[in-house]
Amino acid sequence: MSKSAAETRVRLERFLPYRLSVLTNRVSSAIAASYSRRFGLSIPEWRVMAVLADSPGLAASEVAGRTAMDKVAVSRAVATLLRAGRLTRRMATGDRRRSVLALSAAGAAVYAEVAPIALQHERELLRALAPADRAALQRI
Amino acid sequence: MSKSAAETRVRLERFLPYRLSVLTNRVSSAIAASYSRRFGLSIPEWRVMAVLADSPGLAASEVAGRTAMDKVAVSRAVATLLRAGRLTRRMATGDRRRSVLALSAAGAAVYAEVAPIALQHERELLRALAPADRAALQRI
DNA sequence: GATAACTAGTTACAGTTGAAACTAACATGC
DNA sequence: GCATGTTAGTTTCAACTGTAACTAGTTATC
Repeated sequence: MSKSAAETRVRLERFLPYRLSVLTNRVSSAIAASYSRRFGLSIPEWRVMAVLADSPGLAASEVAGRTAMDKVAVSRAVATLLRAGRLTRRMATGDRRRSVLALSAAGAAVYAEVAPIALQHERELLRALAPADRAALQRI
Repeated sequence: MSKSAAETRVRLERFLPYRLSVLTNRVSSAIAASYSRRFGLSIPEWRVMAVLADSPGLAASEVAGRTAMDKVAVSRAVATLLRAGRLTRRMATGDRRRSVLALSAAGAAVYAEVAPIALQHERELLRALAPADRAALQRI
């Protein structure tokens, strides 16, 4: 079956999972560098801030559910943000395990600065992605 | 400017870099689990094997160039593959720094098994991705 | 109302990763 | 032919990440 042998060669440069991974890595590290440089913010921290800006009062487990992060990552991001004064936490009345998280005034101020930059990144990505993506997803 | 304030809220679930990252993580870890379970192969190792199947005789730095991996990652993947007997390495005549890498017979046999599975993953991804991606990349 | 089972969140540990330092080999200029 | 700089590849170290173990609080069962 020489035909099937020829078909089973993987050209890495055209291999979709590979391309997806390279693209995401480039995008993520570019964005991470920008957040980190200007605000000392990691991507997990940024994600936590974004959901709390949208939905203040969530518990850590709910933040995890909405960010595709595990609870350990959320716990660490929350700890860092609390240390930086960007979050407030109180314990839920009626369930003292549950935390009630929200942006502090300082956190809201940072968010107000970061959000437009994030959206700008997204617009740039949409512009840059269109041709690359068309190539990557030819058959879709 | 209430308009601009409204515009600068980031809905994380719709934020493209976020969605891209979640998608890639899911795809990569599913594939990594499959390679690792069946062949004890990490993704960096698989990438090195794929380029060497395609282009035997590359140096490590050339592998790095073609795989979007840094030279440290290539060095480690090559070391592991050599230990497993899946690669051969000799030093280039005329430049004894440069290595000349190729799959061994055993490595080629593993590659012949992995490649169809990889392509199968890609087909599944193309099927699964189409609707998700249409949503993610609405405006493209 | 005591015990068992479960949930929220944190901590500890081990594996992975990348930047920077390092070693060895080659190239250049004199 | 030897000092200077450059390149290939490896090793080291510190930061990051995920799994598993743990603590504290709650719910269910009897």
